[in-house]
Amino acid sequence: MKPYLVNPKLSKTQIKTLESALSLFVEKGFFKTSIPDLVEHSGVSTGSIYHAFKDKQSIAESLMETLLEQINREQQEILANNADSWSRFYELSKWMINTSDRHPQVMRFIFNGQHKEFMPELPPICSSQPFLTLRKVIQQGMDEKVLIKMDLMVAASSSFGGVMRLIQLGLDNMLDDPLPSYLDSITDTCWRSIAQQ
Amino acid sequence: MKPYLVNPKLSKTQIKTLESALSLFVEKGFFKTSIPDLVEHSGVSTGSIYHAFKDKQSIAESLMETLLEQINREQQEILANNADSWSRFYELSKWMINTSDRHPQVMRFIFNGQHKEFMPELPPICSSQPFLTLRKVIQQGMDEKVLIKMDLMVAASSSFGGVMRLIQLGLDNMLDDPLPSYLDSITDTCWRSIAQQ
DNA sequence: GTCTATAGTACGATAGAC
DNA sequence: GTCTATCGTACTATAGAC
Repeated sequence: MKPYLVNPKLSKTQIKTLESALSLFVEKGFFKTSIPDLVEHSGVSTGSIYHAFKDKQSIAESLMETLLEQINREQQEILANNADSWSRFYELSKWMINTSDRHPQVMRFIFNGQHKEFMPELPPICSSQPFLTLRKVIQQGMDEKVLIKMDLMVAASSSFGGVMRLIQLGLDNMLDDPLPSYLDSITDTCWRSIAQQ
Repeated sequence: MKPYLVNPKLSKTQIKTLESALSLFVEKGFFKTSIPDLVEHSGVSTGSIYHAFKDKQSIAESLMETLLEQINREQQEILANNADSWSRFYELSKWMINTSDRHPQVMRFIFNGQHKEFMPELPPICSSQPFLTLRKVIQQGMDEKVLIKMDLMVAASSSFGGVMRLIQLGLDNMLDDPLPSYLDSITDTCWRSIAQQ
């Protein structure tokens, strides 16, 4: 698995720690990953980890923040290259599906419902910028009369929610074929639920 | 919140422990809930808890097993009273939505993606009987030509997946109105994605 | 900024009386 | 079957040399 984290604001130590944290938090979970585990996996010593981060929880918070920023950048690039709401829906779904295929830990960490458990004061993931962006694309479709006018949360659940559900099944190894092979059928199907015919 | 757990096979001590476990595991998470926390919340002593359960993990496993059995019973009753796939889809969705409204801890525990973290050897929730039942209803609709023939996982993600996504948004307090008020619009919308027109 | 060594704590689980 | 008291462990976080 190629590294996914890139952020010039972060030191070498921080990046190494965050990369190990991503692997271990997804593999074993936050609470079952000890600082000694992180030390062994990253090659960074306890002292350096605590020099770079206030405590264990703030490692998770930094990781989340870094991932959300990076995801947001990639989403904005997709929006810049696609104007209508269907293309945006399709390309954003494609990005999520391909990222789940190539960097499953990233999507597993983001989709893991239990962030509140170890980052109590962080707002829920569904109110973060990347999820707002998904809903804005649906709102755009409704404004342009391409989509049936309905409650935004209902429309977003039925469209992107369906795509995300399939991704979660893929991450749980419940699918026979690789996730990207489902791209066209899942986007067609989910879009049909909200499209003006 | 009324008690939800009923199981004649379980002792009074076991029920009290499991009820406290449900509250605390959902509120604070499995790992942040200590045995002393359970003792205080349930009024059952450490010794009695360890007499009734092998260890902390097996409390969570018993809880999951009990909930899944109970959910399965309620689903089977719905199937017995509804024969066609649309009614079954609608009534099963209604049950999930109403249960999320009346017993949010139950659905939060079931939908919490991170069971693997504290119950490593349990199969993923999406392969449990209640989730199989949902997929069987979709398969039935495709067999009866009421639904468009497509990959079962795609169809299930787009239909029940959309409903479950809205439920999760409700559990995260992202909805303006009470979850049950969305029942008709979310079931209509999600069903449209897979229905023969 | 990096390291090793360790302090301090809180927990899971058990022992053993009733 | 229930309880209190406690053992042993493993962890987070810090101290302090380089």
